[in-house]
Amino acid sequence: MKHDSRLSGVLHVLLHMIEAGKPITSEGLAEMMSTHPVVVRRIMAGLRDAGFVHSEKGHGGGWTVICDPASVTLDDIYAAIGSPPVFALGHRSENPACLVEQAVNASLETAFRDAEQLLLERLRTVTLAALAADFHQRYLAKRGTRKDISHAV
Amino acid sequence: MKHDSRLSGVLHVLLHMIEAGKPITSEGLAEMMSTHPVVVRRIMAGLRDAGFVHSEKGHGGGWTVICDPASVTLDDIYAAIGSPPVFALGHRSENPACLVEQAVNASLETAFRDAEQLLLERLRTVTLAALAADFHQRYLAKRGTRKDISHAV
DNA sequence: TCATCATGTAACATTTATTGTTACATGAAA
DNA sequence: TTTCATGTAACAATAAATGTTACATGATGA
Repeated sequence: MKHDSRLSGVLHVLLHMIEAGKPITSEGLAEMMSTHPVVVRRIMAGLRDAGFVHSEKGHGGGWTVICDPASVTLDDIYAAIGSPPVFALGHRSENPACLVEQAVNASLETAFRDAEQLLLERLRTVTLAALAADFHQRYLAKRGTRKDISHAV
Repeated sequence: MKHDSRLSGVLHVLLHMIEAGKPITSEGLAEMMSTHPVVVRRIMAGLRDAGFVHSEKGHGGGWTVICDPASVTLDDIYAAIGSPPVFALGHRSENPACLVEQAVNASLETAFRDAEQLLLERLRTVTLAALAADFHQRYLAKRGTRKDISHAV
């Protein structure tokens, strides 16, 4: 399987949208993510359905953030894109009749379930606003070496 | 990407090998894993290099466990198969120049690193012997409904 | 009204990793 | 010396994310 970078990518453009304060087109977001506009629409559709962003057609249209960044966590975004599988490792078969495989699966499932719970807990502790604040800190630390907050590839 | 079931699969056959107490051929192990003998050899090669199993050619040959199940943990087996990627989720680019992406990556990396550490900790607490014991418990609980410990698909 | 911009979505192609298969060499046992 | 079994390279099949094309829909502006 390929690496799933949807969460990383969508968080990236969400912050840019927050900074921009005005609609950005799928094409603009796609450029930031180094991807295709249709891919952007595909992912953003989930955020729109969840009520986090709004899309407008026609001239001056595009995507805008319509949620409060301080009350939306990374876990919310993860859920909005459809809660894709966290792990690349998994079982061969569910509900095996083989008792040996049952023992193996039970043990692995416990470990993976705990790890996933911890991950989601961590995601729940980070809001979009916190990410934005982190960005601003990095920006200030770079003051003088950059002229604006535009996207650098 | 496809699901990686190597860890699950190899643990499964390792327990069968412990129970068997005599060499099992790649073909026999492949049947238990519902896969191809070459796939078995490919995975077992790592365990052989790590010194956990031994392979013998010719008549009566096959694979045998040559380690102490009580002193080998699931984490050891995970390492022996090459420590494949744990997560299906990841970044789009490492070392991005974009400060926004840096902020996003930093936050996600913390969460994923912690989750992975917890997972490996859990794997370190389970030995092959513990898995075998778990299997025996399940076997006793089923006493009367099964005649042997043979592999059931 | 109508040309243009932008999203919405289906359908299909590409990519990347695991998994499956074939082929052939090597070595051990009967 | 035949048969069994591993060792490994090379290639095919598969699955899931990602990339692309095509076309419909709706909004804006002249």
